[in-house]
Amino acid sequence: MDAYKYIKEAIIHGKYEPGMRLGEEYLAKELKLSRTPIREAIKQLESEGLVTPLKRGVSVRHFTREDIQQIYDLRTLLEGYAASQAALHRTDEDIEKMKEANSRYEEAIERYKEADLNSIKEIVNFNQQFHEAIISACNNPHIYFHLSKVVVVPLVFRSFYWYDEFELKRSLEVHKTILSAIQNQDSERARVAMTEHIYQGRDQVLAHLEEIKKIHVLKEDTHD
Amino acid sequence: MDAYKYIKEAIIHGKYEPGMRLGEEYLAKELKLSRTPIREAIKQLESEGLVTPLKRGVSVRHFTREDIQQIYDLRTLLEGYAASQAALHRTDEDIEKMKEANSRYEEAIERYKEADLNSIKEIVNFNQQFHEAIISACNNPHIYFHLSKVVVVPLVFRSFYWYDEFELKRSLEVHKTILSAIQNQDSERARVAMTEHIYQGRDQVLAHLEEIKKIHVLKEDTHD
DNA sequence: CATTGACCTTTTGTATACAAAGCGTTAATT
DNA sequence: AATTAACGCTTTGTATACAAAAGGTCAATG
Repeated sequence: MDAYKYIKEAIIHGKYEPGMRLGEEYLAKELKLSRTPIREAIKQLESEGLVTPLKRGVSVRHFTREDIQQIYDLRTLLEGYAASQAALHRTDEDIEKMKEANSRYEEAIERYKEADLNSIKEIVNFNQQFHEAIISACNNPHIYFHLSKVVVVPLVFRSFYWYDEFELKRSLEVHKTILSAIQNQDSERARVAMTEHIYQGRDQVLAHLEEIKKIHVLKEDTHD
Repeated sequence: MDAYKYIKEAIIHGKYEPGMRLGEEYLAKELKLSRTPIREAIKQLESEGLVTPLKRGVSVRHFTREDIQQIYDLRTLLEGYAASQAALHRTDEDIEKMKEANSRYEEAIERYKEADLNSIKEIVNFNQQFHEAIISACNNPHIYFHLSKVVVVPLVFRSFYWYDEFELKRSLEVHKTILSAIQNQDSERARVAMTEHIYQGRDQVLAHLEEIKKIHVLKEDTHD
């Protein structure tokens, strides 16, 4: 399997946790490859900022609260712009793709309400699909290029798993707002709605981080 | 020497021209290294978009007029934001660095007027230094991370070499406007002035591209 | 007891060797 | 003469071997 993809997925899915050292030998054994392709994969991940160089080798990057704030600021900027451009350039097929992603998203939320915990993965997927449809509609590969590196970070926290039904439904409503703004070629509205949408996402992730911190503090307390 | 840096510089300085195939063996001989470190460098350049994959190997990426438009749009977005944040967060040292870069910039322009063609390199440098001072003042490493990859592209065209005295002086004036907006913590003004500054840069590059195109057409005409 | 230095081990960096996949050229057949 | 099949050459992909640097351990010394 492709070493780059494998390691990236492993980081996103939390198999390799933040701070964990990624030894070449170890990864080579894990992927049944020699160190050469492993090293190339690591170099790529390093230039994307997913792993951070140590004195020797690299470790999975740890993102602080401040990182999250700044990365989401970046994302509002880029994705807000993408939405505004999508409103100007969208084709009928683009709209179709967005509607499709949104319906699937809605269906997955319904299944989630029926206690189908597996549907969370689909929710994440269809959410991504909706956002990608917008980015692709704005017809600017460079925006896509940078956004794809920005978007990965919050995934590391898997905060979607903490969403409750209300939050998911609100998110769906905002999607619909964004979609209709894009359909009506109302670029400023699309930009603002998208920006707000992403800020809401940021709030969720930050709240999630607070929760985790509290749990850690509790654990620390029981240590002595 | 570090293979990544070397190849990147060579691309920026035009030693390796757009479209040129970068064979591993060739680069290895050029840098007196084995193929292994060369391959790693290429992987990095690829993930930054400076080289583009072929069926076999890579070639120096060719940027179209559309690419330039989109990349500059991205840059206005990011660097405009950086300027606005710099206005909010700047320290006195930040302001000092900007003033310093600007004075040097002005001096270099003076030397350029006196027909010192070598000063162009310094002009490019001090211009970059000013922009970097702003990005660093906004205290957001992620912005810096992405901007550093965006900024490289226009350098490939070396359009600074085509600037005349008037354009350089106008650029200097805008720098001063941006600087004073940041000093006065007028974030919106800083953003707008920076955005306009970069749009002007874009116009120069695009005009430069037109010139090149004309010359090419003339050359083609003389071929038969 | 702490600190430093020498040695040993582990891990990364580079080179080389070998495997596999593209590409071009040539020759054969229709 | 054109098309295709096969061969060989070039170039990339992977593995392994070797060099160098970083880290850790243990003993000696203040």
